Amino acid sequence: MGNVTIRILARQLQLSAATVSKALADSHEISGPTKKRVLEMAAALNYTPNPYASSLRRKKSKTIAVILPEVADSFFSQAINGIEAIAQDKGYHVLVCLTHERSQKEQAILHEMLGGRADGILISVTSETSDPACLLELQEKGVPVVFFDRTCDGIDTARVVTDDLQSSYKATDHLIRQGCRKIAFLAIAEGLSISHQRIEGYKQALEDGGIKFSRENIIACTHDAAENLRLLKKIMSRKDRPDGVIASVEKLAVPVYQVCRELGLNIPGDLKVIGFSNLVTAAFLQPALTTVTQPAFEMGRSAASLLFKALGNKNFSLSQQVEVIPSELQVRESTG
Amino acid sequence: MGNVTIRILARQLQLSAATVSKALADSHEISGPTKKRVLEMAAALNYTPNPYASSLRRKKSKTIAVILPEVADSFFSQAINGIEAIAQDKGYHVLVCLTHERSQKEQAILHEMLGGRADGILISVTSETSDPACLLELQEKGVPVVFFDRTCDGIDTARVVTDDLQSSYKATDHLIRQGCRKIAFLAIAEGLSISHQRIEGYKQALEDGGIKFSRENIIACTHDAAENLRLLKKIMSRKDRPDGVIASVEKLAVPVYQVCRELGLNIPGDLKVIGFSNLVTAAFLQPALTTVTQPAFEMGRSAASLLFKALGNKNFSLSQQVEVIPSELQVRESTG
DNA sequence: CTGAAAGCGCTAACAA
DNA sequence: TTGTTAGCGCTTTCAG
Repeated sequence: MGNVTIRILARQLQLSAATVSKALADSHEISGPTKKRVLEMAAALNYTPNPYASSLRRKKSKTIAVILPEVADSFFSQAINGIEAIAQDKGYHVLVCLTHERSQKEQAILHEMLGGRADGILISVTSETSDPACLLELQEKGVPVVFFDRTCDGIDTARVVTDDLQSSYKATDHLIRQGCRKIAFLAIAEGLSISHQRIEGYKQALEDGGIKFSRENIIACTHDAAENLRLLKKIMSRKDRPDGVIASVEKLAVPVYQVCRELGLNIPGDLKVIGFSNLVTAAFLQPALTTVTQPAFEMGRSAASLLFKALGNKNFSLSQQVEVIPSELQVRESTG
Repeated sequence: MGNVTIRILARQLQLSAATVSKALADSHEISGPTKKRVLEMAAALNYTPNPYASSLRRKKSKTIAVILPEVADSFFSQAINGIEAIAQDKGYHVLVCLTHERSQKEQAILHEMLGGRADGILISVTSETSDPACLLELQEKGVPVVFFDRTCDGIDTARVVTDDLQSSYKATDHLIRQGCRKIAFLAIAEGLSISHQRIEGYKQALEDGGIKFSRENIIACTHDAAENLRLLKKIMSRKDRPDGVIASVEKLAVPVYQVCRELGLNIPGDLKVIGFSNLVTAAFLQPALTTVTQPAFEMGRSAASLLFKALGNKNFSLSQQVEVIPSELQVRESTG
């Protein structure tokens, strides 16, 4: 690790460590000339502060943790980009922690955070329903927590989400208007708030469209891609297969195309498809995919901004803060 | 930040801080019963160690930094997944730092790393040619550096790359066999090693195919997407426009489709397209995109593994280590 | 405006 | 097997 310390600088300059420290922090207590000398020497010796010494002393890490299920699809990638942009701007670092959709892993990570590794937390929870105990603890310790996209009940803090219910309603409604009568809804873990909201929107649209809701049209997918393919294949092979499908998270959209291709089903002829998705390629798919496009980058930015407001101002309360960033229904050929 | 310290534990247990520390580390110096007592008390008080105190003392951070241009496309996303998987396994944390393709930002980040924020570095350099001075410094300070995908000359350390030259050769050769005579090569900054290699493969294939290389067929793209679109549009509007195109990085592939659609050009009729890409959607594009598929996840894993070998064993030398993970040419309709 | 001293929480010698 | 002591590098009173 680093070796040019503040003490070494001080010795070279015939100053005290305290003075050097203050000069480097551009404190008003230090005279212009001294600051200049210090800065020059620091540059000359290629001094770089030890961030951990500073963190230990000040009890803040200048780091935020982003806790995510995974970073394989466009949604989270774009979100990370948004988050990092803001963090960099604020002089913060971003620790990316992946839970791989395991709440146990999530617990472990959060518990670790109790040690003070990060000053604030951005989290999109696991699809295995998550008990907010650890998050509450963090909150009590003064570590602000902001949810984005996938939230978790039982804790009062800021959330940045899309209009899940409405966009799901719009998607379902669109399919109904296009003539679908039997619409499958591909969901991940139902315990999840976004699932809940999206399913609710789906139900309401069905009701308003005069179609009876049937439990078996909610397809519970997992995070095992191969498993999902099998499941989809089974459903699409049935005689009374759906005539419309909503993939409620990004990674469930492409498998639908895959299965249709394998089974020789035509989209949109045999099956109309809508995906919640940020795929830049959506418009170029065969056929072009109708999507509910989530503003991933914006959500990341927005969540990070809220977090930094809390970090910058102890009086700023994240309580009850809910930012709803609207998704957009982009109609394309797959529902034509 | 955390508050239950080792001292508090010690006091509760009527032990010394040192003993508690050792017990928590499962040291052989400590008796079974004592360990048990300590562990129980730690659990009871919900103790979490302060990582920064530990880092400061031990001079290691248990953190690696992943320095990337951005994390918007599938390649880097998948790579991060691979890296994180390994890191988590080793009990390390992953700091993700984005350079936004700016070498200046990259310099700043690397310079900061000199302070010891991370024990090791995984980097995919900026497309603005990068001077390895900072990396050399880090290396001298004992911070191992591993390149993945985009490397940088002038420093002897491990690299994990794909067979850029060969895969580019194969791609070009494929286009020639499909009848292309005027093949555009969409490149990002030529200074970049991967560009260089890929261009070289392109050149060799042209030569072997009896086609004269022409400088103007190398299209220097930027990281400004809008700019790239304009550029492509201009080129594809010309009377003597190319009959084949190779998008040498992922994000240049979709724009080609976009421009062709706008200009009413048919792929593959008017233009055959190959992209270096990991898009899961490649096979479902209209038309399905012929790709050079890079093993992004594998590359991430592999680079991380090398880094941890170096981290785990001071005698393990990264010098000259080059791991070439082959890409695969997947022929689809866009070159039919 | 500058410096001395204390200490953040943890760990590693070294003693006992 | 356990405890004492010192100190990682930095920042922050408080005194000069």
